[in-house]
Amino acid sequence: MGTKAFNSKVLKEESRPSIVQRMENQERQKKFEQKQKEVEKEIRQEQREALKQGIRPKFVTNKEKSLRMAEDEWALIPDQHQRTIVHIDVDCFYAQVEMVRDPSLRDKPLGIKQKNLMVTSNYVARSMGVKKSMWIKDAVKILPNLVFVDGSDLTHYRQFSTEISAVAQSFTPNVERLGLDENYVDITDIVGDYISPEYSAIEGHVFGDKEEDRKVLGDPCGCGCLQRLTAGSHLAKKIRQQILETTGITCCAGVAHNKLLAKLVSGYYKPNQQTVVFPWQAHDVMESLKQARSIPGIGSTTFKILEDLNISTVQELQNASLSTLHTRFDEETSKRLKDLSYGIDEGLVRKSGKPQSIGLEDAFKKTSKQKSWDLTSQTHQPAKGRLKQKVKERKPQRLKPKALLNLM
DNA sequence: TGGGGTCCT
DNA sequence: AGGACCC
Repeated sequence: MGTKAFNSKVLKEESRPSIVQRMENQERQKKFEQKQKEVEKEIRQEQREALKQGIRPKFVTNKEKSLRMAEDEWALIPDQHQRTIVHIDVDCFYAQVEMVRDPSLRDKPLGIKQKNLMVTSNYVARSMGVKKSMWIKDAVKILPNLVFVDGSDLTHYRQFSTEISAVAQSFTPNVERLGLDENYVDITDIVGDYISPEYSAIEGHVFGDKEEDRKVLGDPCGCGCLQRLTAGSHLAKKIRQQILETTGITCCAGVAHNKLLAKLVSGYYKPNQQTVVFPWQAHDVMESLKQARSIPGIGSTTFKILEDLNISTVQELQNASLSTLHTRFDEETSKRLKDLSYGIDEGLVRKSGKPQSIGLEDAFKKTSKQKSWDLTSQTHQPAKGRLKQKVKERKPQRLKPKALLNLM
């Protein structure tokens, strides 16, 4: 891969961590570690008490530890930000595809319709007051000369979508597709190649920066996430450029140490921009959401139950006790919900089944009772249709709490 | 607002 | 198979 620099913004002198700041950080780091030891001691004490009373000691996650340290300004546990995740989100996907297929649409206000609904619109239309998705009659009212393309045939969108994922996959196989227009890319394995003085400036936005005066930085954590995420911002830029070159499609990206934050932040500056968020900003990100419903992973049914418990904002969820949640959710989910509200997400990026030539046999077996899936319509890759990818190396281990249980 | 996807039970 | 989540 090329080592040439992109048009990276250079951090202003005064933004670079000075020696004084570094020393300050070290002190904070020391303080932090001290506090951490205290908390862990406390926890061990409680575990012993529990044992004495014949109760099975409660499992204490890193997150809970970090919660107990919350009064500390940097309630962060070192070495828990090891991954680097990029979330890629295509700008108004359907509209862009149509604009690439017919460039004359570029400068016109464009809407993509499916039945009575305009499912998306391009940015020209949006700049004229048309929303993302509206009833067609309403859209026409706002903008009579809105151009419509019918988007009920998804085949082109599918093609572009797999092409986009393929670009990401050319960097690393760890790509998870989410719908047609989103991809999670776990770049942990390759981000090290981009940690160098050449890439020491952050590419694109930092969450919360105001374009001009980007605050930052210093290294409040010290686990290396600052360097990894900075490098990740360059990789994200590179992936986006590659996508643009090979497909003509622009997209946004979010860079973070977990999927949740990467996704939440990827749309923060739109379109065709990218944003990185650091672990110590997790709270700010979560506070920028009002309703807990807008946390990915909290769907309508979960949210209804939460409302029953008088929990509807992110903050309320943060402050809810595990025992309250436990009245309506099982323990795992209760923890999961609290995790989410704090921007904590250990969910792994799961390789999406790129057909990768597994399942040929299955395909032949099933052809007899095939229900008119036209295998012929696919351009390359003969029999890739929709095989239940049962095989799927079950590599990505689900998180197993027991593994963390050693608290000696 | 609906069709298609994945994951979990 | 059904539920819950996502776009």
